Amino acid sequence: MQLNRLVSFYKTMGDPTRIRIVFLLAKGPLHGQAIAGKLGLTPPTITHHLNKLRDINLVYQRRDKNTVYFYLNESVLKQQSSVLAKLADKEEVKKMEELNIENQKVIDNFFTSDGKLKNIPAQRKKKLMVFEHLIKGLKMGKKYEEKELNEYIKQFHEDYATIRREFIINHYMYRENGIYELNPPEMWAKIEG
Amino acid sequence: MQLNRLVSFYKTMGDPTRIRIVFLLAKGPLHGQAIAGKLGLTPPTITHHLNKLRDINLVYQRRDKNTVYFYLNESVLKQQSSVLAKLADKEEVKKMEELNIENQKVIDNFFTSDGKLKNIPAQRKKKLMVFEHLIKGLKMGKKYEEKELNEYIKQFHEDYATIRREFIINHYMYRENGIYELNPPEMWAKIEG
DNA sequence: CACCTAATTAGATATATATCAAATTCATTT
DNA sequence: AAATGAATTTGATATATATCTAATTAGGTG
Repeated sequence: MQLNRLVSFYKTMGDPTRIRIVFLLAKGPLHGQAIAGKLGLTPPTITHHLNKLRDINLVYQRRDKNTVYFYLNESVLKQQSSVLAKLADKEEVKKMEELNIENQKVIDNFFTSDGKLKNIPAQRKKKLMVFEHLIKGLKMGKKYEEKELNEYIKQFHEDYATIRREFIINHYMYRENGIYELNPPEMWAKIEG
Repeated sequence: MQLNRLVSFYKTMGDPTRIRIVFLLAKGPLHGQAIAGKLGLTPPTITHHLNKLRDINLVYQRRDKNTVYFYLNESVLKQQSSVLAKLADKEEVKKMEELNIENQKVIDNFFTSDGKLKNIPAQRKKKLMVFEHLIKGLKMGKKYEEKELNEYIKQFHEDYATIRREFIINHYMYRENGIYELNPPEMWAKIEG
């Protein structure tokens, strides 16, 4: 997959404090002060690390009254576990690279050099590749007003309504009371290798 | 597991150049200049990164004439993959921690505060924990003369001969023409959780 | 032995980042 | 509206490290 995503994951995990946070959260959600207490660090330090962990989608948070609970996102762990397992197998590495090249070709074909989408592919597989490319600019866990989402899509293509609808149909996003949010990757319409 | 080992692994993987090297080697061994060429970097830089990758046992090398070929150590990838998978499962996390605590107790019981082994445990499970602790100072892929290995073991205990033999019996190491080398972890006598 | 090629080491530079104290924001409760 | 408690932001400091050039080491070959 995109190396950047991998590198960010490892770079983030490559810190003793963050690993300890991950192990703590692996046993269940905790609030900030609790983490700070257990690790003997100050709240700003914990915030700093939780920001990094959130950047790679490894934690998300929920507010209860006035304290914020942090949760581990298990699906990211599973994904990364599978990448490592594949790396140990030459056949799988080959498949990954082929998929990657194919994907790159499709992106090159359907996007102009300044990043606009020329048109929506008719072939399902290519269409999904294009959508996965489009949603890369959206943040997991963030809530989007319909208007805001439209604006985002318009960067790439006029027909934001169609694309927005496709995002829902293919389970990249879900809508609730007019608010849109990304689904976790394991719910997306799969591109079979 | 020891957090340090994990942190070192992630810290090392958390660099774009090293990830690229890992992907290259995942397709098969390469020599230094080849890697430098493919990545557009200078040989000293490659040496720098290969040192780090070797430190976490992720690559080992073999010399052929006067070029050195670097290989990926797949067993490390598999191990790390499994750690990530377990982290996504609360039950497994609990088991890991319990095993860890138990292990720490045994080590504390059988080693003096300055790191000497008091005696070889009679119970098989404890014995294996002690051996796994002992071999932590040995480098994967390095070839040890019998004399050198004896010296290493003597740091911990007088009776190097017995311990050296136990290393072989329990498949922590193998011997060939009087030269000793570590086996990959998946061959070791297992401590069942 | 002299030469060649590959790899490593040493030293320099530039960049990133973990942590804390102090100040600030934000939501809830009185 | 004021007060409380949790989380975040800001700014400062100290430490680590990726990369390069130049110099060195090590093995192999004529």
